Amino acid sequence: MNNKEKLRNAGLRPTKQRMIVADILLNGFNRHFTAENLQDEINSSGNSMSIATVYNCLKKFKNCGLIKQVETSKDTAIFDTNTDYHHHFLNEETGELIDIENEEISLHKLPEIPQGYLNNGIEVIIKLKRHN
Amino acid sequence: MNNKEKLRNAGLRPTKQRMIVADILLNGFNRHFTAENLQDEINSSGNSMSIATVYNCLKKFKNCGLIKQVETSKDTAIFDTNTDYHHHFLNEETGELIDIENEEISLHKLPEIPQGYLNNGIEVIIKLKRHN
DNA sequence: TTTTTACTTTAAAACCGTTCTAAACTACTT
DNA sequence: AAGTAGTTTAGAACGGTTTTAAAGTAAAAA
Repeated sequence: MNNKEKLRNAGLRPTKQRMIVADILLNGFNRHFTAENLQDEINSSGNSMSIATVYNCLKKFKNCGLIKQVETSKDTAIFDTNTDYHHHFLNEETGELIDIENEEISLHKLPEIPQGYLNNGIEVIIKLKRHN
Repeated sequence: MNNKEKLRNAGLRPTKQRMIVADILLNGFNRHFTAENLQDEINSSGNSMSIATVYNCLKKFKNCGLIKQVETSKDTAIFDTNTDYHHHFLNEETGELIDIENEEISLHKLPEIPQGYLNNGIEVIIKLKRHN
């Protein structure tokens, strides 16, 4: 399936700008990137795109599942008086957090830590959706 | 141990402002809050504090472990072309992310989901620190 | 086709959380 | 009491993201 079809299937008009983005992102190689990264790459490919369009496009792609956004990170810093090692439930609608004590969760199998690095803490976030 | 001692032990001068914040935060009840939340609470307790001081204070408290900051959320949105269910290593120094495939991790024991909610996805972030 | 309609792109401004600046102030040391 | 190092502050600046409103484009209707 080519990118034009992918966009159509996703319910998006295959505009010039969306095709440029799709050609960069939907080529089968996975990657992490910011809006600015992507704009730079668009620029250095000889095209150009307003930063607003880059954001619009990423939002659309995200909403129809063509890409994801990593870490449900809100733009506001959230602090916690609980300094014990623990985890969180996150109500994605409201941003509300609920503590999960360390004993309530257990990680059974862990991936190998990349060469030259140490495990410096694990954060588990269980995202919640209201039932019905 | 009173709050003045807690601050001294942490290597912080017990200034008027830090005592106000300590009185609100270090009372034995755990909570999540933003800088703005805290400033509002300070205001409604009859005190007042510049937002810069609130931030300075939270940074100091955090650095000496009196509080934590939740989710190592960078202020920049990071997108991911990998739309499969997966997790991440996070190099906290550089912000770099590395995928962890779903099979490489397994959660053995899970906490009970709060009444009225559904589990809407789990995100595991393993923070990395450079070795040596 | 041509016209119409709905959607999309854009530059620029606005926004909002956070950090910086530099001057005034305060806690601690001598 | 005097000195100095650390702290607070208002306001400006910053950086990522969203909004605005006008111009442009894709698809549907005529």
